[in-house]
Amino acid sequence: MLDTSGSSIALRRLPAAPMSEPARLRSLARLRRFHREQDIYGQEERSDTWYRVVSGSARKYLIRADGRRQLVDIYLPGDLFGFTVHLHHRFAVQAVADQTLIACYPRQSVEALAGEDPETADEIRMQLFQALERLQEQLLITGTMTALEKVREFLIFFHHRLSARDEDNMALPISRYDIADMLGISAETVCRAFTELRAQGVISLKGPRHVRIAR
Amino acid sequence: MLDTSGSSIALRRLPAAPMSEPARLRSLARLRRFHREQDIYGQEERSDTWYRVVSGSARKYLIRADGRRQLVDIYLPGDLFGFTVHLHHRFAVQAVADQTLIACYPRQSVEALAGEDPETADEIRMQLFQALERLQEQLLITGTMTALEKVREFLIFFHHRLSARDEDNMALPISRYDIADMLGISAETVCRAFTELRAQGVISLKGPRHVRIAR
DNA sequence: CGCCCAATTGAACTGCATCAAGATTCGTGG
DNA sequence: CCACGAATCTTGATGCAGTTCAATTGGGCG
Repeated sequence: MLDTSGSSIALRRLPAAPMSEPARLRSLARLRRFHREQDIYGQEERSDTWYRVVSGSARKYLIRADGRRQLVDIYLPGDLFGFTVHLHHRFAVQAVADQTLIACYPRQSVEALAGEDPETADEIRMQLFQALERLQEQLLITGTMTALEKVREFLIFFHHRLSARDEDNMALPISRYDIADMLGISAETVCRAFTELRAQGVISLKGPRHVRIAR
Repeated sequence: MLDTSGSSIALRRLPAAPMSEPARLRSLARLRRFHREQDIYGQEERSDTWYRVVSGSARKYLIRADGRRQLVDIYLPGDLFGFTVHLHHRFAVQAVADQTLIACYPRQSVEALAGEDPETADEIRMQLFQALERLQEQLLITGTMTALEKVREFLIFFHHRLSARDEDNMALPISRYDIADMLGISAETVCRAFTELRAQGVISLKGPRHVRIAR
């Protein structure tokens, strides 16, 4: 059972649609607006809230003792986040840009609702499954051997997430540094990979944040 | 909010105990025995079953077009697995050694049960949270810059998973190759890292699969 | 006891991190 | 609207860490 898409990852369509939020779940939400780099929750903060990106994007990260930053996930509109088995968080999540809109749900209430409303329970389970698959995909990308491959696969994957059925254009909400901290390579290497991919005709750039992926 | 444990990851105790399986959930299980390297489910196989490791361990992996194998998770006793949002799996899971015991649950029945039995719903949500945290931890480890760090943190993490309260000894169920395919580095580099860590006094070895971690 | 796979070590080459210096882009205010 | 400044992005040069190929050792199991 081999993967058949060259050395690249075979991505698969996500199920049907982004699935509209159950009304009873939505009624628990409190909307909050965040500015660029503002923490939605911090490392070690108490975990009594769940969140959903309404618009904008957010990065899940951790700062190590040596000062290095590592990203483990990026949340896009529709994504539910803030789960833990522990009382406190291990990572922080912060808004990437200004005007980021986040829906906040009291954890207790949502879990209670999930217990009696199958629609809500389904939605949460689905979101958990998607988070699992996203992390596995990320692990696959990061586990690749060369930097060029990491960047190429990251771009394909991220493009896939951003545009469910779209053109090959992508407006990257994140920086080269974000990508670097996500893939465990240096920002310079990310740059060189972009340059090389452009030279190979795999991508083309109209400005650093506007990537077109060649079919 | 800095991480305070040197350059290493601060691990946190998992909640209480491995949590005993709800009786109603257990009644849905069918036990199956697998031998070394036998697939529990394959890449692209239909996903209509959930599984739990009863004894032994299992690797979740994918073979790429170039023949390289990548691991994204290792399941230990108590771990529930086999979730997907899709109809078909993307990875395969296989038993690591002979005599691996796996409990198999019809997905439909479990999801139905979760809808009416809060205990089961809790157990599943908890397992999903744990899987998420495991993958994030793995991403953190793999995202590290040097091979020595990757191996050291992997060993600490894996030891933590294997012995909830145990001594510093660990019987590694997996090979150097497994670790390599998990971390995205070559098996030779894993070996050299073991040698170096032993030289540094971070670990000691009584046979290749018996690691003692120095406090 | 011997075979085979796992683990280890060595040597040469290469890709990436790092340090350093420019070049763009974008936001901000004049 | 344009000019400025500060990030962000890009490119260059150098040294080292990790891959690869190759050979040897060691352990576990029949």
